[in-house]
Amino acid sequence: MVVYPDVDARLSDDEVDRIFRALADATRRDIVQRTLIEDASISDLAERYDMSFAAVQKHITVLEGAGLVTKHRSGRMRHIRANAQALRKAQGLLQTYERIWQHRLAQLDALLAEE
Amino acid sequence: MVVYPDVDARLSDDEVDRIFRALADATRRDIVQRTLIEDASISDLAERYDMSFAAVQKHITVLEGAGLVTKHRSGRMRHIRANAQALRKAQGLLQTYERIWQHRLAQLDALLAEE
DNA sequence: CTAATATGCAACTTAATGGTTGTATATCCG
DNA sequence: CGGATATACAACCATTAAGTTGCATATTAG
Repeated sequence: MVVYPDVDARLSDDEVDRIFRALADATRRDIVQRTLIEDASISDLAERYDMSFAAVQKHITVLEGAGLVTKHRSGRMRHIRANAQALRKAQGLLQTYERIWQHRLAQLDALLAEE
Repeated sequence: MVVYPDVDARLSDDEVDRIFRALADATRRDIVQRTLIEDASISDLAERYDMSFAAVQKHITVLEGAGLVTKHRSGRMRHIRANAQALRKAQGLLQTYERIWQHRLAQLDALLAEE
């Protein structure tokens, strides 16, 4: 298993808020998924969704604010690319919760074994 | 590694929206964490946060709507308990993203190896 | 140069969120 | 029974979110 050090180190509440908030929208999740596979321009993305160009731009701004994507200039275009690191931060938090849960189960088991 | 079958099977956009939305608030994440460790009544939880009882009630309603916690009646009290299954759904999605990312990296490696 | 393309951004509307207070109801204790 | 406790829920308010249109700017193509 590959270990990513410090995946959830010094994560502020605001930062986590922004990451989960950004992921709480199907269009934005789709943008993340597509740009994980391959970079895309804003126009590329805007074509795919049933909303205005400006609306897609706003979604990208939200994702960028959460660190989930980055923009790279290339002439008059901006290439959007997902940032796996930010995704790992969210995953790291959920794994922490999972561990807490497993710990609770282990304690319950221990309690039952005592009796 | 323990495998949870169907962790992200038939997850509707709305369901995922609600899970991530619910996690996008520090108070709600704290409620999840506390009730993963141990059940708590609404009053127990309300004591801990600097907001009204009703506000905490609302946060719990949001978590319940996302399936992240369940309520269990006990006399005049309601015990709140986190539901690890819903957390795993979110984790499953993020793992899917991670796999997409790894696949992209593998393809880039392959491309470089060819040259 | 000019037209077309790609993006940025402001102003506006509508709906959802997160908080409040107030009131009602149910349960427990003495 | 009657008071205290635990919860539910409605109404309201302020802020943010998500969409729109319209206009400005930068770059590329011919």
